[in-house]
Amino acid sequence: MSEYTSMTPKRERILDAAEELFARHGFDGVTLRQIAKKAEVDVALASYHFGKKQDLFEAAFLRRAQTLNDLRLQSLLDVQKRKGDGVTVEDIVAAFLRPIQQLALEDETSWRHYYALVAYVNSSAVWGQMMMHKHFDPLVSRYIEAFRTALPDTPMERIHWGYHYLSGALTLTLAQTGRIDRLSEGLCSSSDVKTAYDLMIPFIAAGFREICEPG
Amino acid sequence: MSEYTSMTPKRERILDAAEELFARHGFDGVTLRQIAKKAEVDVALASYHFGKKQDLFEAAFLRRAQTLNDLRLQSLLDVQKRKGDGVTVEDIVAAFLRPIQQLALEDETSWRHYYALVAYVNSSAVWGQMMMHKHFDPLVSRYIEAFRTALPDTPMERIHWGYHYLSGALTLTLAQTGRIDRLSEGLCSSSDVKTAYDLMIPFIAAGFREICEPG
DNA sequence: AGCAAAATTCAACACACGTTGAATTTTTTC
DNA sequence: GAAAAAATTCAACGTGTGTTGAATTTTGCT
Repeated sequence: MSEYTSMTPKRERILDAAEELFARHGFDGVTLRQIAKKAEVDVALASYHFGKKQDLFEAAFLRRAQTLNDLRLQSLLDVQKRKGDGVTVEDIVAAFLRPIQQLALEDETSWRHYYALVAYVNSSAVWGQMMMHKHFDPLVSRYIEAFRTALPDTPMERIHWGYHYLSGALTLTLAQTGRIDRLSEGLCSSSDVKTAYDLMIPFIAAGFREICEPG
Repeated sequence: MSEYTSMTPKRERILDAAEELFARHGFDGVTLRQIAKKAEVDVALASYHFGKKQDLFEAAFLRRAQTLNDLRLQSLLDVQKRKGDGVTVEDIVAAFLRPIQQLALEDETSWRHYYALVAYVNSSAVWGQMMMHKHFDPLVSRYIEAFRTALPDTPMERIHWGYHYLSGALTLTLAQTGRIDRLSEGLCSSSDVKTAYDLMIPFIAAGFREICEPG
């Protein structure tokens, strides 16, 4: 029994396989032949559709980026329209994280593989950062703006560091490494998306308030 | 002008080069020949001293792990002796993070390379997690215990998730990817170790209190 | 000084890599 | 249904990989 139905076009199967394998083993840890094998496709087909290996990686990274960014922008705009000047820090953090949580809850596998890929890119120093900056930071800047509005008397530096801690907590959550499973001896699980984000929102919001609000 | 003095033994130079290159490009992104070149050493010497490539990676990872764990254990014992039953969440977070900060402040490069290596391992799902569990989780378990003592009425699950967010924020900080530099347009810097940890401690402590304390 | 052991280099192996151009099959177009 | 175009496979290339065994140099010991 194959992992892929014969109905999905091979081009898409290559992207699926690339997404999953790149996410798990990184750019250099995956060979085009492994991807082709998982996609049940000849190895030359990846080059035919995507060109160089790096282009295939970027294609896999970009495929879902726009969808995710659109959802998160809409989420921010929604809460701003709904609450006007009364938007709280917790509202913003929730707007940032809820769409991610929701996609993972709706779709068991595809988005989770993609999340691990984003986590890999965000943790990698060299050209991964260029991709994050180019494709995610425009959205993030709007969230930074929102934080500034909600925390008017805070130096921008602190807001940026607050986002950095948020980004770190999120990245490790996206990676789903299974470490919390082992450390807690089964009490918690990386795949428990519900709890992971439900607790993360108040946790991060409180952190923001602590370092940003006077007193 | 070479990067290494002729006084340091070649075995150590290989570890230094491996530490830096593995940290920056991951296990598969680095070749033994690159390491040998950086260490100004023949490529066969790495195999002679360390065996397989994976053994070299583990040797680089283990070299500083014990030192770091010892410091952080002592740090915890110190504050527990000093404050007895009055140890706060913030005390524990500070005990966990201050030694890391201090090493980075004292030593500009070596420890920072190692930190990036730890960040890589902690973010990688496959065999990286086994190394974290084996070599760091024994220490982490003592910190989890300390948190439980300071937050007696909290379900253990929440303490584990709190540590997960702490670990994420720390990991991204250790990675020093430079993303905060670009996002803040130079206002903040990944290499600003002072600020990174000074703000992280109150941020994380407030998060813990938020999700762990009743009310 | 001389000898054994450790450290280091040299040379090479078998293999897997990404990529390409030609050949073949499938799909679309008219 | 023939012709054109796109998709896919086949076969192979040059290159770089980790690793090894033999040769050589350096170190340590008495």
